[in-house]
Amino acid sequence: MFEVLKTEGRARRGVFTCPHGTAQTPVFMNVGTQGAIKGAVSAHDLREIGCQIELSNTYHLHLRPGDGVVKELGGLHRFMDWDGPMLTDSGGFQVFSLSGLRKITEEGVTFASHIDGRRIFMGPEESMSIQSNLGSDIAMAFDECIENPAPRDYVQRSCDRTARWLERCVAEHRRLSALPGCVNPGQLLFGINQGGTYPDIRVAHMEQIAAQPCDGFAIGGLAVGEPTEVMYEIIDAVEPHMPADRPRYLMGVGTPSNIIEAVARGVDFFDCVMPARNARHGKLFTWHGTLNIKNEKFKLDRRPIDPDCQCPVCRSFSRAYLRHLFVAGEMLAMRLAVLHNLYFYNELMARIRQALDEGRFAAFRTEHSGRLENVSEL
RNA sequence: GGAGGAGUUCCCGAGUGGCCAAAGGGGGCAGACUGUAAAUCUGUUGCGUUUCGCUUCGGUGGUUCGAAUCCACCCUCCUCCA
Repeated sequence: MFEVLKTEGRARRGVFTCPHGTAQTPVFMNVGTQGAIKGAVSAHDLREIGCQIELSNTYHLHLRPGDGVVKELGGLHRFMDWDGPMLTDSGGFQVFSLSGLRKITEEGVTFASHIDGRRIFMGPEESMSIQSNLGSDIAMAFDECIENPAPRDYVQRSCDRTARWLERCVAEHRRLSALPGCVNPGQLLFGINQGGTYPDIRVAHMEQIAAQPCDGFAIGGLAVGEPTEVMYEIIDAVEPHMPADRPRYLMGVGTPSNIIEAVARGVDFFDCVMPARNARHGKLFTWHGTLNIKNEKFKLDRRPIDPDCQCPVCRSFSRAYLRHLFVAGEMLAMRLAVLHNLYFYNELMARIRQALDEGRFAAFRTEHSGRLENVSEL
């Protein structure tokens, strides 16, 4: 299921196996919240750009089209025609991002639907049931993603509740997976660590959830307002308490440098909306730094986005053309930009893995960390 | 030829004596974005030696302490009548 092939310092090179195949780690999961990567990118496109794991969202698919509909149509894999590994987020992030529209109790969370205001209740059992219906390979435990900063006593109480929720998730996940007609009986379950920016709460919570029979563990609640250095300190504090034989997933992170730094601290899985969202907004990643393709300086630039990129976009189109598409508001602008940025992220992970394979990750880190976000001079 | 109406900053368009370098859109320029309520949001958009000065509301001249706003003439455009 998960095998660490090699380590360099605390960084790990591994292989992850689930019902729909394997993934080489460290891995970046490509975010398709509603069963599609925003920007007119399909699951077929994901194969072209090196995606190993697709990620979708429980809350959003529960609202539309409804997890019952997805189950009836054969599960999310068949629905969106993605036959590779897939992770579903539990809805815990929406407890954070829809904070103005929800109420939390011991039982779970009541949301006002962001679509029509209708009340939606989601607790550990509901989240597990939805993810079971979607049939993803990895279900995430239902947690509360706490904002940073947050008062210590609130964080403590929230973490205690998230730990209790995990026990309920484990039990319900086990029960659902054994039912006849289960879409994906081999579905795995990952637990989620919380604790805000309090290292002692983080560690205690991690030890608590590590006792549960989860297939992997995630660090949640980071990159939600705290300084980057604090995020690294929390990872440093928590990582030694994460089971070494199971994958570690840093949720929602991050910039290329965030990822390199987290790999150096022992993290295996990542996901982030940044490459896709930035792409839709015209900010593109390259091996020489970022560029805003909408800038006037690219008006007559015949070069590809990144001369060192082999992606389908860079093989065919000029910066001048991309800029034109953005300025003209063509849908193709977003599609091409998203394809490029996701290719870049997947390629970033491939180069990290290669560096680990060849025992030169430290050099790779020195060369790239803290630089890939700078504005490109090219 | 006659009767009305209109000309405002890159564009559209508000403004009818001082609080106007001039609302609001659009366009332009730039920035933000970290388990996606985001094809979104923010800033900026006359010039300068920038708590102040200069130029600017079709043109010219005038009234006034003060004019995009009032007056005269001229130019251009639109509608209707001949």
